[in-house]
Amino acid sequence: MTPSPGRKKRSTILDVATVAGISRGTVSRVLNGEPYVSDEARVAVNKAIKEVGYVPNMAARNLVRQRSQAVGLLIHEPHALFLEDPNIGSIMLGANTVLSQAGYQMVCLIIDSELDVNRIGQYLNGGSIDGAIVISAGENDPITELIEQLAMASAFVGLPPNHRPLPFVSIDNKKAAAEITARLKASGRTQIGMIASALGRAAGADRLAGFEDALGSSYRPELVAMVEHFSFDAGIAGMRELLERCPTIDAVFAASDAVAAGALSVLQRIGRRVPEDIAVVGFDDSVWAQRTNPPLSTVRQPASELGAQAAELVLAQLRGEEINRGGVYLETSIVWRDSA
Amino acid sequence: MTPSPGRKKRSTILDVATVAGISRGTVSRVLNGEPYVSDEARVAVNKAIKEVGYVPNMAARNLVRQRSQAVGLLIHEPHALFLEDPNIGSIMLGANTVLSQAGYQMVCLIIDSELDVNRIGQYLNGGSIDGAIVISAGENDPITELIEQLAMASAFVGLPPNHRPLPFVSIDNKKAAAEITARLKASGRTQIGMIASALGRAAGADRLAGFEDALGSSYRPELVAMVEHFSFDAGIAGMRELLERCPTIDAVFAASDAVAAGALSVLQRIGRRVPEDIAVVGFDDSVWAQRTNPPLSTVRQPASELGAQAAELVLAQLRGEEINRGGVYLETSIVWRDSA
DNA sequence: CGCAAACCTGTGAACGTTCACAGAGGCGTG
DNA sequence: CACGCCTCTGTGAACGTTCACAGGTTTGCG
Repeated sequence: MTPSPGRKKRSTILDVATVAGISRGTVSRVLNGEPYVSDEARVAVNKAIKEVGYVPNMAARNLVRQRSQAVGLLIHEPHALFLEDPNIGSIMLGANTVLSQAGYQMVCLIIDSELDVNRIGQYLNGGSIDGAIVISAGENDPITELIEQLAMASAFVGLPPNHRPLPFVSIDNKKAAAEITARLKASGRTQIGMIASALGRAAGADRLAGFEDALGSSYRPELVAMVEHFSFDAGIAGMRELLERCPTIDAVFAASDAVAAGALSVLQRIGRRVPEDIAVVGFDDSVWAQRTNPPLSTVRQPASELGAQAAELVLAQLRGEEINRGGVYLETSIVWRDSA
Repeated sequence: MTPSPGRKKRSTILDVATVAGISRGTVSRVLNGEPYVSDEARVAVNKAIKEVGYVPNMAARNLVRQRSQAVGLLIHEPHALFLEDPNIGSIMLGANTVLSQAGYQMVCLIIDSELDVNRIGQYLNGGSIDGAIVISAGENDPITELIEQLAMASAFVGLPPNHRPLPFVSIDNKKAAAEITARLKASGRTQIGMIASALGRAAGADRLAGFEDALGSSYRPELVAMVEHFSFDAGIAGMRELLERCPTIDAVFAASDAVAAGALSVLQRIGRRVPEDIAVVGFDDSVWAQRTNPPLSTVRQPASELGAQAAELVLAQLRGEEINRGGVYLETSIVWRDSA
C-alpha cells in the first residue's frame, strides 16, 4: 500500500542541488536570501527549483531552526458566541495583516470541546507556533495556564483571566461604560437600567462596574438584569425581565450591540417607541448597530486595531524586546445615533 | 544573546528515557500507545514525562512521519464578506467537530492579500497540513491551482472554481433558487425582481440561473439588478436600482439574507410595506433572517453540515479511500416567514 | 609582490522524532 | 529438551533542513 495515495513524492533540497550541480549549503543560502552567493549559482538554483518543483519542507526547517514563523490565534468561545460576535472577525483580520507583513503565518485554532484542549496544548508547545494571541479566554482557562507555564510569547485580547500577569491589549470597559451611562443620564432619563452579560469575564463585569459608577447614588440594583451571553437572545430575555420588574423604565444600557438588538426587538413587539418612550444603547459598534431600526447609539471599540496591537505585542516578544507588563489600552469613543 | 528569550528549553524524548531508565524506542512506543511494552515501563515513562514536563515536538514527528495530523481550512474571502457571512462560522464549527473527533487539528488560514498567497503555498506543500478544506474560492484562484497540482487531499465548500474536477460539497443553488422563485410566483406576485450578487462565483451565478428558470417566459431582464457582493450595502444599492427601473415591482428575490436585509431597509425607509406592498425573500437562513422586521422567508442551507461533510471528504482521502468525483450535494429547504 | 580581507562554496553535525530490525528472554508444545 | 513463537527492549538509520566551520578563490592595498 502506498503511504499517501495520489500525492507526489516531494523533491528535496538535495534534488535541487544535484540538478543545479552544486551543494546543499548554497541552495539553502539562495533560499534564505543570504549574502555570499554568486549570481551564477543563484540563477542555477532558481532554475533547478522550478525544474524539480521544489518547495521547502517546513517540518524540517522548523525542527532545526526551533521556530515555525507562525503565530496562533486561539479562539475559545462557546459556539453561539463565536457566530454572533462580529468583533472576532475584525480582530482576526487586524492580526493577520500585521503578522503577514512581518512574514509570519497566522493560524487560527478553534477550541470547541475538551477534546480540542489537549490537542491544542500539543500544538502550542510542540513547536508548531512561536507565539499565541488569545481571544476572550474564560476564567480558569487551561490554555491560559499552559501559556503562562511555558512562558511563551503571547498576547491576550481583553484582560487575561484570573488577573494573570500576561501581556494584553484591551479597551477600558469600565470607563467606556461609565461614559455612555453618564450620557444617558445627562439626556434626562431617570430610570436607567442595564442588561449585564457575561459577568464571568472581565469585559462583562467591568461594563457593569462602569454603569454603577456613573449612576452613583441613583444606582438601583433592581434595574439590572444579568444574562449569560453577549447574544441577541440574551437581550430578549434581559429586556423582558427589566420590563417586568420596572414597567416605567425609560433607558437601557445593553452590554453589547447584539444584546441591544434583542432588547430592541422586544420593545418593538410591545409597541414602545425608541427613543421616545425608552432609550437603548449598546456596546461594540458592530455591523449590527447600524442595521437596527433605529440605529444604535453605542460605544465604538477599535476591533481590528486590537488584533493588530496584539500581533505587534507577540512580535515584539519574539524579537526579544521587553514589553510593557501593564498591558495596552486602546481608546473608545461614543457613537450617538437614533436609539437614544 | 539567548535565542528565544524567556522560553524554557524543552525536554526531549531522550530526557524522558534517561530519567525513566530505558531507551528512546520504548518511550516512543508508550507515547504512541503501541503494544509490546511492559506495564512496568509504561508507568516509569509516564512518571518521567510528568517529571521533566515533556511535550512531543511536532516538527520532528511530522518530519519523520511525513504527515502532520492537521487539516487546513482556507478562507479566501474579501474583507467585508468575511465579516458579514455568518455561514463561514458555521462551516468552521462543523468542520472542526469532525476533524477533532478524528484526532486532527484544524488550522484556519486567512488569505487576505497577495502577500499571504505565497506563504500559504509554502504552508500547503511544506508538510504543515495533510489536507485542505477550501471555502469559497474565486475563479482563477492560485491556491486552487496549487492544490490541484499537488494532488493534495482537499474538499471545496461550494463548487471548485473553473470547473476543476476536485472533490466538493455544495448545495444545489440553482434548484433552490428556482424553488423559492416558484413559490413567490405561486403566491400571486406578478412583477418579480432579483438582486443578483457575486456572479463571478458559481453560487451567485447559479442563483440567478435558477431564478430565470423558474420564471421562464415571464422573465424580464430589466428586473434583475447585479451587485458585487453578498452584502447588506449591496442589497441597498440593488434595491434602489430595481425601484428606479420598475417602481411597481411587487417581489424581490435577494441572493442572500444580508442582501435581503439591505433591500428591506430601503423599502422601510421609503414606506413600502413588506409583505403587503412587496415581498422579499433571501437565501441562507442565517441569523440575520430571523432578526429583520419582518423576519425573512429564505432558503435554509445546512452550513455546519457542509463543513462537516467537507471534513469527512478530506479524511476519506487521507485514509486512501476512493471518493466520489461528482461531489456531494446537500439538501436545502424553504423557510417561510413573514417577509413574503 | 605579499598579505589581509572579502567573497564564495562544500561538508559534517545537529534538530527530535519514528521505524525497522535484531536480539534477549519466557513459555508452551511436540 | 529443542524449537518456535510470542513479548519486550535497544539501536542505528532515516526524515529535510540549517548552521558553523573550514577551505578555496578573488580582490584591494601598502
